[in-house]
Amino acid sequence: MARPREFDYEEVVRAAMQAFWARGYEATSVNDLMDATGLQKGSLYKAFGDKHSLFIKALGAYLDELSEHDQALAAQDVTPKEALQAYVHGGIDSMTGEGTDQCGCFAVNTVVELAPHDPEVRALLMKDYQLKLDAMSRLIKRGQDAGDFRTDIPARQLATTFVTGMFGLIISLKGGVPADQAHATAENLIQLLA
Amino acid sequence: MARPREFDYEEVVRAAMQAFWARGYEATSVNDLMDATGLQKGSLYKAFGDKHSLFIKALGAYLDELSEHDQALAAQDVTPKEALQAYVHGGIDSMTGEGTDQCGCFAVNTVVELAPHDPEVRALLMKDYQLKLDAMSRLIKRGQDAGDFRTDIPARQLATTFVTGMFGLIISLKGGVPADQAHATAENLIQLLA
DNA sequence: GGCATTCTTGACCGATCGGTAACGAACCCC
DNA sequence: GGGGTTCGTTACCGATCGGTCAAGAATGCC
Repeated sequence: MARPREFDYEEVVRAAMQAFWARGYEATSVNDLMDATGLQKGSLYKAFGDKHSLFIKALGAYLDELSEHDQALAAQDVTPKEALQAYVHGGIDSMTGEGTDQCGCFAVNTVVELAPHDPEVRALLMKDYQLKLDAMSRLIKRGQDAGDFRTDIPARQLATTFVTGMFGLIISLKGGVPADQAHATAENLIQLLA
Repeated sequence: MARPREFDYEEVVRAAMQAFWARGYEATSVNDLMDATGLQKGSLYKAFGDKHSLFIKALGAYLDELSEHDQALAAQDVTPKEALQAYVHGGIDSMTGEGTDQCGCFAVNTVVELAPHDPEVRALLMKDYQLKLDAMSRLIKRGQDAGDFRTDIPARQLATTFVTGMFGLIISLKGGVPADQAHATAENLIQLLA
């Protein structure tokens, strides 16, 4: 009963996500978002309200993908240790491939830029963090049961430490540490779980 | 033979550092810097050239302090393991104390916000990273010699992994992880070196 | 006490910021 | 096919951005 929108909502959210991911919240202007999405200013504001709301949508979409990826950790047909290796090395590869341009992890970037001063963002990130920890704990517990990982430290604590290490890897890559060193550190992190 | 400046240069750099530290580069306006330093706009630009140069000065001052702190690691009259514990737990305390307001680590913040697109900043950070790795490697090597740390992994690799873990801790704290959990993870990280 | 020099102050600059509103276009329903 | 409603376009808004500049104030030298 009214004019239909001419763009794909999810597609625009993904385009905005890429823009925020590459440059951060403050450094991404509404003009940048217009370029990235192909939408005019009015359409953006009509569809999303304001810049911050669009950012929340973009971050949410990213975290959903991330969470989906984390949940898939348990469903793999390999040993927990192999799953962990594939997970972390794959993550490093995805951050150092051609054209990724040191974007790092959108969630980690946002933790640094916005989490301290933005409760809504912090809540989203914290929830994802807990989910990630849950998934990782389950995986490591399985690894312990299989005899691949040490059992003198509780699975959840091992998971926390391991996830913390991954955060550090992400920061290191962003700072310019070469991919091969990151892979070595990742392997070392896994080794410390054994 | 000319009018002397009325402010303490280093003091102003430190004030600017606090401002950039708390809010980041983009989000700190020149007006914020005027408030933080007490200087008028003209004086700031006369003394430092532009915002970016002032940032570089502020970051340099921070990294110098950081590096000094790292070098002091070796000079302590305690075992390497104890030194490491004091270092990391003290670091966590300094980030979670009253009034620190989730500022985190200025260097890590800057890695995320500027390193990918600012070669000058990246070079400063990378140099500090190497120095930190050197200091940590020496300490861990001593710990290996003393029998406190495992020797199946080279000291420098242990140091890299440990420093990576500390980066992750910094991110976690910034994201809102409670201090006691950070302390537990820190202790766990040290335990993994043994 | 001039004079040269540097510092401080505050007004000012164009550009860009995020955000709004008016208007024509496109659609469905009746 | 007219009417109601939403969408897309674009001109425009005040505020703020980083940065400049001219004029006055404070100094050491002569």
